[in-house]
Amino acid sequence: MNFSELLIQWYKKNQRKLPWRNTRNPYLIWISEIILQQTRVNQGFEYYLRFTERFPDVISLANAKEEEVLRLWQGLGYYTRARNIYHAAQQIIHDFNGVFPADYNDIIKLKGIGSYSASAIASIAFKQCYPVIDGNVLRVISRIYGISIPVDSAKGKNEIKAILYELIDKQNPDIFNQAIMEIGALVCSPKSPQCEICPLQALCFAYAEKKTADFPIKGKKISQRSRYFYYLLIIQKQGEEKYIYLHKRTKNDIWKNMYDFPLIETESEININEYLLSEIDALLKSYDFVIQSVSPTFKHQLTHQTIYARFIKIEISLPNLILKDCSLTIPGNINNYPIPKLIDNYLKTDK
DNA sequence: AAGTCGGGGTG
DNA sequence: CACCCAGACTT
Repeated sequence: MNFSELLIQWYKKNQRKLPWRNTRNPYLIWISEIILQQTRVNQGFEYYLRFTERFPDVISLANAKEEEVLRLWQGLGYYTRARNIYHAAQQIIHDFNGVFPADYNDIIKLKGIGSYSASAIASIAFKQCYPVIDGNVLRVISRIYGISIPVDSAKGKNEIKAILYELIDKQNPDIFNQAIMEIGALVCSPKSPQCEICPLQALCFAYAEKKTADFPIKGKKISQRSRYFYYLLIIQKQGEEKYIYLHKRTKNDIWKNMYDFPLIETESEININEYLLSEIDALLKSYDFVIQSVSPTFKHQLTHQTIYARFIKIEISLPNLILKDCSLTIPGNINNYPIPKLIDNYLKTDK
């Protein structure tokens, strides 16, 4: 048997049962592919079920509000995906008469769909012959063929794409694509791959040379930075009712279009009693305020930045403060808004 | 080509 | 802790 036959035979016996594998509906396959971008199957599983239950088709998604889509996405990360998926639903309505496009060259026009997702949808939903290249595939092919160019370079990807066009089962590109990703996830793992049970062992350069740990070769290095967030929980009492200022993040930064609190950010840790007091004083325009409490530091780790956040409760007496992109709400209402994990974590400790 | 965008699992 | 996950978009 050749590469493709060995792979597909293994897949038919060992594949996981996953909800998006029971359908050829391009809409459902699309949603699964976006959710799974840079996201493990286990993490995305429940999100897929919830999302497709609330939005079973393009129309229901297109008729929603972006904020509801973001709320369904809350906790999953990379929220650009949720905004793009919403935008793409409008594209399907307006540019494709509400029908999900059936060709790679149209599919890739949709916002948030790049070469990987277009190949996945075109092959799985429409049996078009486009090989997928994701992190799993890069690892599997680079090990088997001993690819010496960094796989995160254009050259490395093109070399792997050329190999895949030779390997892919042209009658069953859908099965081939899912199989090569599945074996990357279940057998050819980043650390200590299970070469003993791998059906492609006899074909594998890295296994023969005992160099599985040396592949894939990567060039890019991850940069890291620290950010210091001082959140102001500005509480305003009106009779018996308490209100709090909620802030919508509108800039091109993390958590765009999600909600947090008025924020003072610095590049290094600061003394709350000095610098911060003057900042708060300026922000509140010298009106009377009382600092009630200051939380301990919440460390929030992202892929490329570390956030150190503290939450400062402030009570003010004056009504109707004007703060940019802010609105007043009752604290119990915050959970109706899409909020980042950091805010969610804090609110859990505050109750 | 490099930088940016989250959160969580894994060793 | 470092690495990486069914990547895409912007600069």
